[in-house]
Amino acid sequence: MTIVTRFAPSPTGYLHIGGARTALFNWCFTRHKGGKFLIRIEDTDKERSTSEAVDAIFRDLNWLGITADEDPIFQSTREARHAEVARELVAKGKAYYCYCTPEELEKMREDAKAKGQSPRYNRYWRDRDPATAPEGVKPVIRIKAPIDGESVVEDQVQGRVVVQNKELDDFILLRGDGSPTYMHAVVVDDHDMGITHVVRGDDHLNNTFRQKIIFEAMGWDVPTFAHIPLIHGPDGAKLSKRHGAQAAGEFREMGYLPEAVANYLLRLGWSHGDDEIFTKEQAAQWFELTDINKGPSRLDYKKLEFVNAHYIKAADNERLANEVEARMGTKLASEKRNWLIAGMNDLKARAVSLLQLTKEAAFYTKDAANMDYDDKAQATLKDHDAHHAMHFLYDTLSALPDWGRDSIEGACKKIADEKFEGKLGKIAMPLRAAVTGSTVSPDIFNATSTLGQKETLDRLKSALHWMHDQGGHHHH
RNA sequence: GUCCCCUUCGUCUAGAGGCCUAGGACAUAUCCCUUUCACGGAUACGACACGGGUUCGAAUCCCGUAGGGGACGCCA
Repeated sequence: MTIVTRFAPSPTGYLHIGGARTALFNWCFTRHKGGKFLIRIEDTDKERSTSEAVDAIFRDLNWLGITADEDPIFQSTREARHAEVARELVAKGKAYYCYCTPEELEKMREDAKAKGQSPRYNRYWRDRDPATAPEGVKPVIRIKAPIDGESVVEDQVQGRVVVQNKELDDFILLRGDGSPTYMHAVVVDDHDMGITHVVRGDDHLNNTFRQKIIFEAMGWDVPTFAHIPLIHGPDGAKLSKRHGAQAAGEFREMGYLPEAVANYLLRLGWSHGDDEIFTKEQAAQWFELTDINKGPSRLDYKKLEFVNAHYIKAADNERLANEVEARMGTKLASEKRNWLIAGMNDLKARAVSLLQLTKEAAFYTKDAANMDYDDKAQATLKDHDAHHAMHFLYDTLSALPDWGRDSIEGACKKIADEKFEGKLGKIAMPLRAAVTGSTVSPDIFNATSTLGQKETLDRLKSALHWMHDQGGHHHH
């Protein structure tokens, strides 16, 4: 049997990070089995579905490298088919028209709750003659759910789950306006699309028993189910606004690489021995539904950062430069862009996110004539020794014939040995402050070598001027 | 309220009755490396929710308890 899976988001908002993982699991499972992976947009809620959300969902799925094997199906285009099946069910005596109004149903639920019972429909119209129906009420179609006995689902993740049929009510298939409910549309579409395996969040586990009733009433094959646990926030509660990011797109904006997000997400609730770092293609080779855990897992940004740092180190310098440039929001002059790319090896070894990378790369894009120094850099430049160091540095470096990294370091060490008792920091720190405007940077000899002799000297000169301006205020 | 599901270090997890003195990863701490901050390397800290069974033997099987989550819509 060729397996067919689907990812079925509803376009009422962004792609949730949990949805992204569900998609990833479906994708990996399908790749592993050599089947077909489909996407279905569940846009039957016309009030809340938007085309912007549809675009955002596809953008984020593409970002993660998840693409379907066929064109996406839009559920809203299939309403006629959903209605047809619902009426067929009525004709077969498996479903019936119900003339209760939403108000009556609301009251029914409240009464049941007041009596301490489950808020369910009381099957008023199940065996009543439609001829007695009130005028002017557009009926809904309800399924005839089994009244006693029990139902069983052999879930690939959760195991054997049994529910007493008395817990299930005659839920609605087709609304008064003729549109299908989620419960009905899902079944009809899953059947028509030939879905063999439904892999989805375990918030749907209860629904499975209802959907199974429809499959069986139509005499259709029931797919295999795998209900994966939800992702929770760091505090263990359901992921919500107060936890920060929930949308896959937000993770992109926070500077996480797609391969890092995919790797991290795949590792949440699924494992293959002790493997931690892997591509989704690699995961697909290993992926089995039975290796998915049953319990929910929490989002841990520290681990995500660790994984992200790994992929940043592995990423192509040109690509990272593009990311940095995009985040800076300005088109860089080619000279600066070249510095950025040349300095990227040192920069990327230190960054856990693209945001941090961008921040730390900023000094490459500054202008010598217009430097700014952060508080610590200012303190470093104001130090008494720094003034001497900078003059020695300027003189030595302007006369340095070889502008290679080691040559620059050698020159600095020589000054340190001769003037500062071998304390390289006395030279390196003012140099760093002057060249980068910060006391924190990658290897400063590599950085100055990358910037070139002229730019380095220009920045030193600029710092010297700044120091003179400051000195005037301080000493007198 | 009713039903369903879940429970191994702080977090993600390995674990299929003896391989478990419970392994790995992140985080944390310390040390090494070092011109800064990182990176990298090393070491340390740290868990089978609780209580009963079954068994020669239980993290693993069974039953309770507690805690957590989910579902009960003419939402999806």
